[in-house]
Amino acid sequence: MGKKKLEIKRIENKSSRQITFSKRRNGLMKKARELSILCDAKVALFIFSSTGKLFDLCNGDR
Amino acid sequence: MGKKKLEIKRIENKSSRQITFSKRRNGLMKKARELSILCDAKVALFIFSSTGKLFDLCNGDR
DNA sequence: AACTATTTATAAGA
DNA sequence: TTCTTATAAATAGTT
Repeated sequence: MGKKKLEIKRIENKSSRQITFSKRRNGLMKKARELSILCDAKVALFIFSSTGKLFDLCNGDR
Repeated sequence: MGKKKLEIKRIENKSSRQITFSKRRNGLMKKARELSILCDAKVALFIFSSTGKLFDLCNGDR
C-alpha cells in the first residue's frame, strides 16, 4: 500500500518507524476486531513496541 | 474490500463464514508478522475459531 | 493530523 | 475449491 512499495524489513529511520508502528498497529487491531465479529472467533492480540509499551486487544474490546 | 462492501457483523451463512475466516486469518497473521519486522515490535496473536481450533503467531515465526 | 497516490486485501465469481 | 477479478480498504510518502 502507499505511494511506494515498502520492503518488509526493519525501518531504520526512527521517526518513520514510529509513525508506521502507530498506523499499522491501529490497522491490525481493527482487522482483529472485524475477524472476531464476522467469524465468531475469539482473538487475543498483544503488541509490545520496541520501547516496551503494550497494546492489546481481546475479542473485540475497544 | 472485495466486490461489494461487507457490513461488519456476524456472517450467518456457515460456509461463507468459514471461507472468510480462513482468508482473514491469513491476512491478519501476515500483517502481524510485517508489523513485528518493520517496527521491531513483539507481537503475539491467538485466534480461536468458533469450533475451538487455535491458530497462533508470535513475533514473526514461520 | 489530514491528504492522496498507490499498493494490498479480499468478496464474489469462474 | 483453487484461481481470477473487481472493488474496498490500508497505508507510504507528502503537506
